[in-house]
Amino acid sequence: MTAILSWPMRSTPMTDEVAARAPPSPEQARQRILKAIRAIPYGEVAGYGEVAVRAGLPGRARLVARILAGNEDPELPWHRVLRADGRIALPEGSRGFHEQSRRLRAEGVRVERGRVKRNKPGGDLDAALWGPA
DNA sequence: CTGATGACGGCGC
DNA sequence: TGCGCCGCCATCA
Repeated sequence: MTAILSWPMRSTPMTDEVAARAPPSPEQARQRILKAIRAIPYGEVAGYGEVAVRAGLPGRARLVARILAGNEDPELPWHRVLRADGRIALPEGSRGFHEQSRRLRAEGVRVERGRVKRNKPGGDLDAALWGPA
């Protein structure tokens, strides 16, 4: 029998390699970001870009913001996420702005005029930006 | 497809 | 520090 030799798609052994470097699906990216945020220790903070990197999504700071904007989970420590300069990203005076300030202060973080201050001036940035890499 | 928008970031002054 | 400008990414009108 003349079998059809031209196999449709040979399952190349590099199939999983491809999948490995393929960009994460939106849902995957979302989960990774949430995980990264949940990994921020109590009383410490991290920048949006910082979180993105830790989630394996360098350059996606705005995606992190997007996720947070639609977050519903009250357990998520979203308040520990700040802009790179240490300032609260939410518009000053807004509900979220005050909420975030309140939550941070409740964890012993010093917040002044929407900006997080290091607990130990002079010393290495305590919580300015949470631990490297 | 083009332009606007936004819980961003880096740089320069 | 404060500001403005521009780059980036994902959505949406």
